[in-house]
Amino acid sequence: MPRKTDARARAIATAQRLFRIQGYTATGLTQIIAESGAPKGSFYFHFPRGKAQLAEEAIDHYVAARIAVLRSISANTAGDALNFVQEIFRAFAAEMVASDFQYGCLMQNLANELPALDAELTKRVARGFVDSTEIVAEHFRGCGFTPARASSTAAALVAALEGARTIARLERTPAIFEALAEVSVPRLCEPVSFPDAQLRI
Amino acid sequence: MPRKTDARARAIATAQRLFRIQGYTATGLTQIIAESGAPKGSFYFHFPRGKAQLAEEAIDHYVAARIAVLRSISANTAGDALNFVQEIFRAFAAEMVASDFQYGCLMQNLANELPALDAELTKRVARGFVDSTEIVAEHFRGCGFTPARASSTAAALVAALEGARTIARLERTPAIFEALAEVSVPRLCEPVSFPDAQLRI
DNA sequence: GCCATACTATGGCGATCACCATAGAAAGAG
DNA sequence: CTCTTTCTATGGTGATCGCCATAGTATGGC
Repeated sequence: MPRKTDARARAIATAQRLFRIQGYTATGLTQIIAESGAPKGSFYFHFPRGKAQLAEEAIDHYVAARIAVLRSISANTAGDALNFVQEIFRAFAAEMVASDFQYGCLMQNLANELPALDAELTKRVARGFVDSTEIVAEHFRGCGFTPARASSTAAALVAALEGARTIARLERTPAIFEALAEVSVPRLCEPVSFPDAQLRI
Repeated sequence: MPRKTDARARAIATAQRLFRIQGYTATGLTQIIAESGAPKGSFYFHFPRGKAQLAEEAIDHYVAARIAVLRSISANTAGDALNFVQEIFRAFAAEMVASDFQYGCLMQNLANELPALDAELTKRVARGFVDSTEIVAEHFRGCGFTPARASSTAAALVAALEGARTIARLERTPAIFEALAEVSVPRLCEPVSFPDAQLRI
């Protein structure tokens, strides 16, 4: 028998949004149910394992969307590491501006809250990072990087992106993304021509 | 009349520790009071404004300690941007290993939880980032960087550090710090000699 | 001794937490 | 029609949340 309502999907979407804005612990099921417009009584029908199951599915959705974005940027900048990195910075910055810096990264929020709370969910978040980092590494390999160098560059980029989201959210400006691009991009991909080389030690 | 007990200081220290491990919302006053060994009834004597005041003082302590560490590393690597950055990575990684990756960064945890909860505390965390970034920028200026370049490099470094802590905590290994150093350090400070230049596009 | 201050103890406030038991409505399948 | 499955509604569980009122003890200055 097919589904009759979209209450389930709306609950997941609302959970994802609230977890990004407020965090996991600060978001009550009551609020999720109320804001999703879903009927109150049927929550444990759709999610028998409760809040943890809801978080699981929110993570899966978020990771899938993130990977899709990275794949899309990778496809549009094939073989071009510089452009790839720049486009990623631009996309992440644009998303934060669009939400007026209200949204954090779901994976980062959960990564900070879950280790002391739920080992299973924590592992799921960790897998999400590994998977999305792999997309980035794959692109770098396609640019001629050695596998080892592609992996470490990808890991560094992902870490910098997460940190940048924290800072940008606090300062309510995408300046940190520009600073990151400024600092990392020319050095990442161009072996010569340092305009300010005379300033170095 | 002078203080007679250290209940106040112990409450702040315990709050800082628990906020780093579990986050702000997930940490109840009950737990802080219990684990600090402080008497339960006198909490609102020491902190009339409640949990928010406790968080304020935890932030201040944390920021002060962080700035002290950065200043110390800066003094030990004066004029040397490469060594400065390497030592920072090393110090942050070592701290995480020492705590068996249980502790997150207090400022990052609060930065993700507080914007939707307490604007005043959020501003305080933001100020903490600005202040500690300024220490890093100052060091880079002392290495001959232009002020603009010193600032953006410092901002990028701080962002990368925060992101690295998230990743390292999830993966329970300091590998991400090594990846970051590998990727950023040689390019940050050396205008010539790229051992793998032939791999670039 | 006296009293103000520093601090502790107890208990409970209303609200919210995640969770669930029970019952029933709605609708396609046979 | 009946039966099964999908979904909703209501109401409440015990626990914990941050907060606070009240009362009491301890210890310094004078």
